[in-house]
Amino acid sequence: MNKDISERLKKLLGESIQKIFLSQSIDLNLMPPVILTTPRNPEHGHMSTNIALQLSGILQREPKQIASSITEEIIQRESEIINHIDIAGPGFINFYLNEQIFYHILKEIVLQREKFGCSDIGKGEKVMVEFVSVNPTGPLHIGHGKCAAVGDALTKILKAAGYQVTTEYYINDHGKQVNTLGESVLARYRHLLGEEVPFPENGYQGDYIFDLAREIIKEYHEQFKGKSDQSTIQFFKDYAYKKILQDIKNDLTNFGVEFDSWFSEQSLYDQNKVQPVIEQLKKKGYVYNHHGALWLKASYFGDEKDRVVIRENGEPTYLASDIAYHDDKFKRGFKILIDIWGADHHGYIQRMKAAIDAMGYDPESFQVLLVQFVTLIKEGKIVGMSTRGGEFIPLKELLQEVGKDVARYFFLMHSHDSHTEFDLDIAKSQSLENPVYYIQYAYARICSIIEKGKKEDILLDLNSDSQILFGLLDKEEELEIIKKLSNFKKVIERSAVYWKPYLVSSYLYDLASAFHKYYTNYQVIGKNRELSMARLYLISAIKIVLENALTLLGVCAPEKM
RNA sequence: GUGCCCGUGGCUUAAUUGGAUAAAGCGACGGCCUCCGGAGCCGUAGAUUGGAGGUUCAAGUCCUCUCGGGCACACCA
Repeated sequence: MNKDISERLKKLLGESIQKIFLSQSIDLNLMPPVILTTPRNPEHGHMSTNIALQLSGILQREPKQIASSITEEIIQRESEIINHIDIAGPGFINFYLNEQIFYHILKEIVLQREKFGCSDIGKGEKVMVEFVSVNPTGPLHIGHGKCAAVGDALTKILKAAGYQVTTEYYINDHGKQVNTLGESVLARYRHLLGEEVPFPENGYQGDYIFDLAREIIKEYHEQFKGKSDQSTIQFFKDYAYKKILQDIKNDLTNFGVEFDSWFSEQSLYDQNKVQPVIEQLKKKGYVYNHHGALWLKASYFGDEKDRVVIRENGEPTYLASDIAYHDDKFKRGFKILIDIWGADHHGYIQRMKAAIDAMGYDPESFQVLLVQFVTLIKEGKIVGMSTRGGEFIPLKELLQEVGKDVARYFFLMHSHDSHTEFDLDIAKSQSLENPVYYIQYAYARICSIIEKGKKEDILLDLNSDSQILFGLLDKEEELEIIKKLSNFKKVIERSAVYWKPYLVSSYLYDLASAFHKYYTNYQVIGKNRELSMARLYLISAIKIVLENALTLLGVCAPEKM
């Protein structure tokens, strides 16, 4: 519902309740916050509050009795926006608003266009969303695709809600994993040149390792034959991870995901940012020496056990880099850090929170969004996807099969917290089973109706609503649609506050559905010119909201399909 | 074994963060094209929300226990 109106109602309710409190001389601090909801059942009014139920314990009175006291008070103060008030069920107060309010909202949507739905609840707070951050040791698979879609949509939603958001990809270009990558490629290089050398333990098995080796042969020929020294490995490592990273970047671009910055783990060492942070923690007494290694007192901050930050051999662990990295994020001025991780990393959260706590930052300002796994269903069967075993579906392949829009929507249509079952056959079908088409079809239909209007010389000037007779939009379905449209801002806010991008997806589906129903029951362009104009105005507003919502998800709004 | 996440019609999921009669899609069955795009619309059947207690005006949602499933438990990243 429109924010001004719900604020106005909340204020009214607050004042009325205050008066009751004073008359019974009850401490005003006991007053709970007023919560207004937009009921899904139309019989429960346009807006509703449960405040009387909440107050019954405090005031020691029957909820219904309290509700009627509040209602009486409100009726005396406000008659402009409220049509009438009902007290229903155990003591809910249901408001029915004046229809003019809805027409006003409709105008607002059309006036604000692409800005409609935006709010300022984020108050410009600096947020960093770090996501994907896949090791540059292999290509992106569909699981990463889900993280990418969730992170990207969440970022857009947070921005719409008034946060100042920066996205970042953390590149693990330091440490054992990329070394193993270098060794794996080198081994394949030498195999291809006919040498018999052992393949590294836990080496990377995929075909792309051979591809990289072939590339190097093509470019450098037999230059590294017989070599296995540090600088050769270093060369293979750099060559391989840079190529793979480029490949990852390309995949993300094709998926519609762009990062504001790419942060190298190695740069933390090059700029000597790791040691000082560890030193600092040591001074605070949160890092101690044990058996030659340095340990973080993670258990003191709620983790299961203490964790090594500097190994016995003097090498920092991944955690050490990560501590320095997150310290750096805070030092760059970010107030909220959101990391999006695959669910398999959940055991790492407590340890990271402990580190942040130890550094003196509020552990609550660091939040991890866990994205559950994706299982791909092909011809009714589950296709496995473990990175370790080398059996995974590359994101690239999925994009070729179903396209960006379908892939993104499928990743975003359910809670990121629940497993995604990605049914390839449904995703590929351009049919009613596919929710993406259902939504896009609604948009295309609207465009087509507007085109028809133009042909029949019924042209709508969206910059001026003076010739629109809003009163003609009096059908129940029409008011229902306007109500839904007006909810959009709330949906974005909730989606931003609870970090649930899928709320936007289900909203979209619901709105598309309302339009399809309306379309079947009513003719937009008809004999009556005024009515046609008014309805065109309505569907133009739907078009705007559909487009705004699709944009948040990174899904296209096609005018023709 | 310990910790985290998840159990909702046959299947995939919702449920305004504790609210009113648990809502959609798929699948099944039955209807709707002289008409703006049928990639659509309408209807019927299908649920004791894994189970047992508890908290309160109110529990799918919170607490305890229990049973199933997933994941994690490195001086890997």
